[in-house]
Amino acid sequence: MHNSLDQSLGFKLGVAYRKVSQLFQQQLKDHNLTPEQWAVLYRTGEQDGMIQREIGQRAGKDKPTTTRILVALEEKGMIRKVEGSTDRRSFRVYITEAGRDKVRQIEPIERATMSAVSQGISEEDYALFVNLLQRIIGNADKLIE
Amino acid sequence: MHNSLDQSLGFKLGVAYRKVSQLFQQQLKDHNLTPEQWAVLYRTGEQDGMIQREIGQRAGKDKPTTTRILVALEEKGMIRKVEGSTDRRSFRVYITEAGRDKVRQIEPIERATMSAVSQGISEEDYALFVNLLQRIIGNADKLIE
DNA sequence: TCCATATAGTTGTTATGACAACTAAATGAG
DNA sequence: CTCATTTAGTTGTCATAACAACTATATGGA
Repeated sequence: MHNSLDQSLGFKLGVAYRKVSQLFQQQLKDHNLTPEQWAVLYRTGEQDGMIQREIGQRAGKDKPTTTRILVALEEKGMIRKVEGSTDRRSFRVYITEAGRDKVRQIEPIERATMSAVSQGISEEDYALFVNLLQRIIGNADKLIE
Repeated sequence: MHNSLDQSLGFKLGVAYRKVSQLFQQQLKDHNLTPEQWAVLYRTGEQDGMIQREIGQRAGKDKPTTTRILVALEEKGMIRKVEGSTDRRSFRVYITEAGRDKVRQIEPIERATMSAVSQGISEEDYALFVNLLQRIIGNADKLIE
């Protein structure tokens, strides 16, 4: 049974995203963190003192979403904001020790989850898959707005 | 700059999904329909008289989401529900003529959008990509819950 | 210097999605 | 038949995301 929606990249991309995200969320159940909070926390820990805009860009989030996820992470004690000295519009964001601990705990869970959902896919195909995702992101980015 | 999140299937899958969905949503701006409503409307039109559960399964939506999207589509006059005769718990769902018109209008927009985001990707790689998405969906499905 | 414009971030609204709890109806084991 | 269980659907809550409108601050050109 072939029809355009069953073959559609857009449709399958959405289903795959939701399934993988849901599985990862279930693995994170006892960690009081969502997959999207994880992505932002991880990015915050990559480099000290980034401003929200930089973190949002790296994590693939827009401004409002970045604001709200950082608020959630701050309430959980995972990150802290420091007023910008040169630019008073922005904050420098730092991961806390609790945040670093959380990253250390979750990294192996994330790897295990992604490994599980890509069972039976060769290294080569996996690499191509990620590469194609990147190309699709690039194409879409040029067309948005 | 290589690190686990930049290479992560889960992370890139999410970014790609959001970009493609956002672009498609912008293309649908004048059609008073969201990408997810489109998916459900399309499925409803595939076969007359399905019950909500069947539509939800085909569209990759859970029960609450299916309920709410069908309510939205009904308010827009795109579908209608008919009380089940044999099973009084469920409804038979039918696409309306307005719904069919909408499907006809949007099909080419969807195809054009997916074609645009897959620019520069060979037929072969595209087919492999969709195949890998399907395998990931299958793997995740077995692990969820 | 002064003002138009751009940038950083926040807030509100709507849609989707995960989860849990719920109602009503159907089903199946004894 | 009767009752426990299952199934179809709804509702409520929270998190994420897109969009628009907003505040505050910075910047660049006349």
